[in-house]
Amino acid sequence: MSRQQLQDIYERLFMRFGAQQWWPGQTTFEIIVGAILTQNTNWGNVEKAIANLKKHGVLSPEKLHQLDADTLAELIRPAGYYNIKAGRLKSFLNRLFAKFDGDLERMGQLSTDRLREELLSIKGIGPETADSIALYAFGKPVFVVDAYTGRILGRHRLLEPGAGYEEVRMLFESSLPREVQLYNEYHALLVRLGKEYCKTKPHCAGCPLEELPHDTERLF
DNA sequence: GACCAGGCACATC
DNA sequence: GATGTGCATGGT
Repeated sequence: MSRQQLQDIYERLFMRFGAQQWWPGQTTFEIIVGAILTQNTNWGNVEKAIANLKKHGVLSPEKLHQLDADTLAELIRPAGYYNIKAGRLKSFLNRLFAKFDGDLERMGQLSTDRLREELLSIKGIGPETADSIALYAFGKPVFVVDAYTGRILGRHRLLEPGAGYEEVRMLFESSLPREVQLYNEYHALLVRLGKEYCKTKPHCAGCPLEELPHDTERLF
């Protein structure tokens, strides 16, 4: 059913919003840090935390690995859940140094599947964070699913309520060409749409998907 | 002051 | 396997 609809949605989003220039972050490491810090958190707060790390000159794997967890927590405080997230950054760095000699390039040489497995086995890195890192930091062709994706597709009845993460990811990956740039743009566009039109209260007026079949009550 | 934000781990049934 | 809870800041 959905191949054509998923492509149609992409066309509409791109026509309306254009290229999103994701991920908002310059280096591989900055993208990884951002992916962890943005868990259930507004991006604006993450930017403040990253600015703190830059200001203190510790936004590198080596420096963050050396920094003690309490100091790190204090620096990332604006991102919320700061104790939890300091631990998650640390667990990523511990793995990076234990298994890849602290070298992100080496980690990035893993195959797509191996990299996902590696990331998912780190405590504090779940499906969305792993896939964001795989796609945006390492350029692997993995479709990133998030809360907006579920809401938007649920509303357009492309998903059953209760569909799981892997199910949604497979829907996209089996319906679209396996292209990093397309996955990059599509996820970013869904986030853009979600922020502007698809929060918990339906407000569909002006939404580029407005005239597609959808349900203003059902969110997902 | 309530509600929300680009999740995840863990406890309990 | 489904459901509930803690984690926390800053913007609307």
